[in-house]
Amino acid sequence: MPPRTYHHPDAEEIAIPRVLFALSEPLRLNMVRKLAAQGETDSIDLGPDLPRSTLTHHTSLLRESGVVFVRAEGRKCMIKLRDEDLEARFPGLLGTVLTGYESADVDGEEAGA
Amino acid sequence: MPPRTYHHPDAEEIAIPRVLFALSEPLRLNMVRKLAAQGETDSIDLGPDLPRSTLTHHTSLLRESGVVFVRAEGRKCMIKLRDEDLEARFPGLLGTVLTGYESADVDGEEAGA
DNA sequence: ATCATAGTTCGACAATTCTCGCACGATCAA
DNA sequence: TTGATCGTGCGAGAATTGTCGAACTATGAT
Repeated sequence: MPPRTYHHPDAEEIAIPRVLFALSEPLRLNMVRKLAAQGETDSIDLGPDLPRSTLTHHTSLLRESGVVFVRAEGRKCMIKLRDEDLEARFPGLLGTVLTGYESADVDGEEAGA
Repeated sequence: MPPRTYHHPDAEEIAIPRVLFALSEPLRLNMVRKLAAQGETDSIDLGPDLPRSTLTHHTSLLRESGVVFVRAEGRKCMIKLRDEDLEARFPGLLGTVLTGYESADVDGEEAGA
């Protein structure tokens, strides 16, 4: 049985509306924030308190929108940001969003990430 | 009878998730694109083919998320981007999104804006 | 082989969001 | 005043999205 594989859009296929939508969800934005701070991360660390199926849902959405790259590692699931692809396609976007997010009213949340 | 008035969030109240959500809709992103190119614009120019109630819906959403400023002028409705507020709060965001949008597969659409 | 763990898929339900017709009030022109 | 135009609010229905339990597969350890 082949290990789990995941489909990822090519860099050129990444579309701004989908990326913005993916980042517009607080839960997912928090996941992206962690990924930016920690680099490649075990999926479960992105939402330890979430039901697994919910976590898969959001991870898949981030993957299909081109925001993250997902890779199976044993039983686990490693996630990393597609920094370079996003930077090539939408220069500055990710940094701007994360910077703006930091300066806002975040950090008080534990319920999602 | 007082002329129509509109509520706008203060600059500090503008939240990134809401802004990203507002911009994640192709219709609205197109409206914002026009506003960036033309400056203050008659609302009807933002969606000449849309039913009025649909146009009001999207305009209100952009306004409530802090992306645009709306002002009544006679019977009409003038819309402009809140460039400065957005720049102050999320430096570079708007420019990055619009630049990335331009470089993508847009322009072929007439059905929304 | 057995068991526990991790992730996926499916299905159902709740919550949002989108679209748009319609009635209404406001504005301007004649 | 009459009539045309514009925006708004309401309401309903469609479509999308979010949440999560349950069953299933794969992996790793005992």
